[in-house]
Amino acid sequence: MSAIHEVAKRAGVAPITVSRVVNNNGYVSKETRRRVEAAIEEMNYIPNALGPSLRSKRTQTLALVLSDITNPFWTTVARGVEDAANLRGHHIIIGNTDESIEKQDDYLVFLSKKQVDGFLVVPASSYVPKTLAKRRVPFVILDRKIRDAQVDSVRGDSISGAYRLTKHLLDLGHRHISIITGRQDHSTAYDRVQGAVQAFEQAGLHERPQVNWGEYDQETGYRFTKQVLELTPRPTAIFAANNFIGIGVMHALRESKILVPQAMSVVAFDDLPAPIMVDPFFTVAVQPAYEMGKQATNLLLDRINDNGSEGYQEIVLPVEIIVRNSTAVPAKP
Amino acid sequence: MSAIHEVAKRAGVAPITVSRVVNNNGYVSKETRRRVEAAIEEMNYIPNALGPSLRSKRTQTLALVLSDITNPFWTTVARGVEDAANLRGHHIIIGNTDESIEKQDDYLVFLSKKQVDGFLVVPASSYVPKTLAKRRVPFVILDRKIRDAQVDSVRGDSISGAYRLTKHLLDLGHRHISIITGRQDHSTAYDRVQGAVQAFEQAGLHERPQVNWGEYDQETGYRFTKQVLELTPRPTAIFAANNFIGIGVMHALRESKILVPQAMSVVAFDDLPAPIMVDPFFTVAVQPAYEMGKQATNLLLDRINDNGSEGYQEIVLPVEIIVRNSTAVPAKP
DNA sequence: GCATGAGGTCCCTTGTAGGAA
DNA sequence: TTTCCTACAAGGGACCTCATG
Repeated sequence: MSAIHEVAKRAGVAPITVSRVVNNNGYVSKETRRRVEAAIEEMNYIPNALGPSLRSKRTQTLALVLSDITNPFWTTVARGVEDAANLRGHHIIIGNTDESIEKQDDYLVFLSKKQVDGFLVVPASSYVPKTLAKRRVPFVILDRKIRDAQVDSVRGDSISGAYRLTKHLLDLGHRHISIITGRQDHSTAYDRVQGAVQAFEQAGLHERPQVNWGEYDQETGYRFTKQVLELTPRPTAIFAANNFIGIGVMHALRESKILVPQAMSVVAFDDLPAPIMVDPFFTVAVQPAYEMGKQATNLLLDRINDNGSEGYQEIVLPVEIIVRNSTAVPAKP
Repeated sequence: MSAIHEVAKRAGVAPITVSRVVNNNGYVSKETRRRVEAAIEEMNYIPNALGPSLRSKRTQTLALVLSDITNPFWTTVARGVEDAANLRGHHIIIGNTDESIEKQDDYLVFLSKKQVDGFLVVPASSYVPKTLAKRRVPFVILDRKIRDAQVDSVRGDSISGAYRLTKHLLDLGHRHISIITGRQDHSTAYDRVQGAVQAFEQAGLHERPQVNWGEYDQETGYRFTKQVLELTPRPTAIFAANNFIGIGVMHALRESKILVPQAMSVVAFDDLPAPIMVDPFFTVAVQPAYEMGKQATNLLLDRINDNGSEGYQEIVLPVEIIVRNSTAVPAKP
C-alpha cells in the first residue's frame, strides 16, 4: 500500500531515486541502492502501475471477448492467448458474451474505459462492433468473418474443413446428409454449410445437404436430430457444425436407439481436447485452437507496437480431418 | 482517445461539467447537458477509468489465479466467478499457474502492480502465497486448504466425497482399492485419501487403500494404472482423485483390455460438464464448481467492501455422488 | 436552491537542471 | 571540465472540495 514517496522518505532519498532503483536505470550509488532496497523490502513496496499507465497510455492488458469459455474449444483458444500474451508481458481480461450483442458491447465499452491496449473479439454478429469501429483501439477478430470490413482476423478454414468432412461422407456413399449448424449470420456456421455444398457440387451430384440453422449448443443438436429422424427419406449422415451440437446429436440418437455409425454416420467440427475424452469417437474437423489464440495475440501485439503499418492481415489456419469411429458406409435401405 | 478536457473545450464548459454529465450527479442545466452530450457523441468520448482508479484505489478488477483453465472443472469455476463479478460491476483477469509456485508468485506480483481489488487463488502449495500474506489485499483461497492460516476460503467437501465414493465401492464388495491422487501437499489430494481411509475404518476393515501420489493429470492416471495392474493381489477398483486422472486410468485400462466395470470398477472426483459428455459413464463425486466460483467471488467482494469485519470464513460446499456405469460388484477371483 | 468552475489530489516517470567529486 | 549522482517540477485523466455567481 505504501507509495513511492514513503519508501523514499524512509530511505532518505527522493522518490525518483527509488524509481531508478526499481527500474534499474539511471545512476544510483551502491550505498544508496542498498538503502532503498532495504526500505522497499521493509515496506513491501510494490509500485502502482496505474501511474505509468496514465502517462504511457499502456496498461499491458488485452481483452479477450468470446462467446462462452465453457466450450473447450474456446478454453483452448484462451490458453493460447494467455500464453502468448504472457510471453510479451501482457495479461488478459476475459469476457463471455453468450452470443449476445448487448453483452458484447457492454464489455467493449467497459474494457475501453479500463484502457486495455487491444481487443481479441469473437463477434456476436457479422459486423465489427460499433465501439471498436469508432475508436482507434487495435483489435483482432477471432474465428469469424466480418461483413464488408477490412480488419485483422484469425480463423480456421471452415470451408475447406466442411468440404473435406463432407467429401469423406460422400466417398463412403452417403447422399442424404443433414447439417445442423449455428446462426446464419455467423460466418463459421455459414461457411461450413458452403463447404458442404461445394463437396456435393464437386462430386457432380444433384443432391444437396439438408440444412438446419440453430445455435452452437447441445440443445440445437438434440432438437434438430429428432426432426431429422422424421424426414423421408431419412438422412444416413449428420454433419454437426460444432462440438456441442455433435454431442446433442449423439444424445438424441442414443435416445432414439439409432446406432452410430451402423445406422447413422456423424461428423463434427471441433474436437474435444484429448485430456477430457474418455473415448475419442467422433470423426471431426479439428481447428488449431491453441495456435489460433496464439497467432491472434501476436498479431494484435504487433499492431499495438507499430501503429504505423497500414493494411490488414487475414490469417486462415488449416483444419485437420481425423477419421474415427462415428462414420461408416451407409446401411443398405 | 479524447480526454475530458477536449470534450469540455468543444462544449465550451469546464472538464468538471462534463464529468457531471457523464456521471449524472451535481447540477447541470438542460442546455449545457445537451451541448456536452453532443460533444461526447461527436468525439466518441469514453472516460478513462485510470484517473478515478488512481484516486479511489479501486480498479473494479479481480484476479483469478488458478492451475489450468483447460480443465473443465476450472472453466466452470471461472464462469461462476465471472458471472458473479459482473453482477457486481467487476471484471476478472485470469492467470494459469500450471501448479508452479514461481508462476503463481509472478502473477500475484504483476497483478498487485495493476492494483486489482482482490484475488481468488488456487494456491500452488499449501501455504498462503507470500505476496498475499505481506500485503493487505483481500483474497480468497479457492479449492484448497492452507496450513496454519486463518483465511477466507471456499472449497468442496473432499473428505466426505471421498468417503462416500469409497463407501460405495466397499458396499459393492471391493476390498482391494487403489487410489491415484495428486500431490501430497495439495489438500484436496490429501483429503481425498483421508476420506477413503475413513471409509475403510468405519467399515471396520483392516485393509487400507493402496495410495499413489502423482499430479492431477492424465499421465499420472495412465502411469499408475499400469503399475496397479501389476500388483498382487490385483485391486478390483481404482479411485481417481480427479477427472483428468480418471481419464488417464480409462486409457490405460482400455489399452490393457480390462473391461470396466466387469473387471475393474473406477470412480472419480469431479465430473465433466454435461454439454461435453457424449456418454456419462463415470461414477463420480461432483463438486458444485460454478457455485464455488460464485460464492468465492461474493465472499471476496464482501471483504473488499467492508474491510472492517475481522475473522474469516471457511465455506465447505457439499459434494454429490452420482452412481453411473463405471462401478459394479467385483468379479469373483 | 441552482449552475458552473478553479484548484488540488491520487502515483509514477520524464525532462530538465543542478550539486558534488 | 568531466563524470557521477540526485532533485525539482510537470504531466497524465478524472473527480472531490471549495468557491463564486
